[in-house]
Amino acid sequence: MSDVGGVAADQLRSLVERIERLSEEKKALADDIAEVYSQARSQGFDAKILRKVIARRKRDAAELQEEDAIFSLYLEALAFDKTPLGAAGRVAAE
Amino acid sequence: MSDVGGVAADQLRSLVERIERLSEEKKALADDIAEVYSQARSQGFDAKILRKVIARRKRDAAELQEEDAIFSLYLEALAFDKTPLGAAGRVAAE
Amino acid sequence: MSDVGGVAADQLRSLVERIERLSEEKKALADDIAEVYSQARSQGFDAKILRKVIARRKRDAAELQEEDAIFSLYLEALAFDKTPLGAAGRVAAE
Amino acid sequence: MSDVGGVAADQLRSLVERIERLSEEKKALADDIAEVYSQARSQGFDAKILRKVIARRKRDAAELQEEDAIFSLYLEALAFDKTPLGAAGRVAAE
DNA sequence: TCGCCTGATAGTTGCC
DNA sequence: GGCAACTATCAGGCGA
Repeated sequence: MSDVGGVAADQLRSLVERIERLSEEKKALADDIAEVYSQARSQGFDAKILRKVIARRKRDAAELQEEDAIFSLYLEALAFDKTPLGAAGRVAAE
Repeated sequence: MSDVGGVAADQLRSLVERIERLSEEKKALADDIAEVYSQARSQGFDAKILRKVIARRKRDAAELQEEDAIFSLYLEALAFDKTPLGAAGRVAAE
Repeated sequence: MSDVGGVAADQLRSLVERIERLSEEKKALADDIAEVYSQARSQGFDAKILRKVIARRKRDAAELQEEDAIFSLYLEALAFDKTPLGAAGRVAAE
Repeated sequence: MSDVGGVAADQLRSLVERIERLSEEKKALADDIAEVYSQARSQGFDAKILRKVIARRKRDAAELQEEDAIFSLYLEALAFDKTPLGAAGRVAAE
């Protein structure tokens, strides 16, 4: 019997080792990324801005359309800009 | 009519303002806490350890007995060292 | 002598209690905020979007101008769309 | 000339793409890890405890002795248990 | 109802 | 030593 204190030790060990292995690889990639940022900096780029660009591209890639529709609606309701008619038009389209 | 694009603007504005007000107070408290940590540091205390002490007290207040039991069990199953009983003792004592 | 094991116990206790007290108040405020979101939901608002609106207002309030200048520059360099001037305008407006 | 608005577009694009590529791989690994936790759960393991075990193994690998020493000291100073003399004895041993 | 997923928070680390 | 970014953990909402 492989149980130790009621725990299937072999299964547990396997799970732990897989997680630790994957975590190491993940850590290695994080280091690689840091290295690229380091290179960027040495080429004169601003790493902080670079991060923003990448974050922006990621957000842009994602689909925010439906959310944005409601979002805009709320913003407009708050008189976030001075053109509420734009909002009315979009609402009418619903 | 207070609706703007189908949204009850007044209600919305009220909600947003209440949340923002509460958030500011919350932020002020967070700053106060940071200030206390700062004082602690100037009195020679190690803020990192202090955080651990407080987190521990919080956890102790809650129930973590059962968790620890399973925890010890898992650690033993992994035969983390060659004196499993000693390990269990140390874990329980932590 | 108030030292216990070389630690000024009274000072430490005072610090810990102040932090715990402030943390409780902070927690109470967090609960208040959650309550407002709950009310919002019962009034038909989408809490998720509401959070986004508030986050957006917060970001807007902060100063992103200088960063945005470089940001736009980078975006244009990436030819993020085929109307770089339009892109720059949109970014600046964000 | 490859500059766009004073930015070396080719270099920038290369950097961005490398980072995005590495980030995707990193994300994939994070998903793999989540999958292992999922399997663990389906085998009856408590994922939360499992995380603690792994974190513990990681910390054990590192050095945390000194921290623990101060930590215990602080806890004792707070009279966390009802045997302060035991604490004094341990301190005297230092 | 349970597990997933996102957003919030706390802790850690590295830079300045 | 403070600050800011990143990571990890946690909780609450959401959907199957």
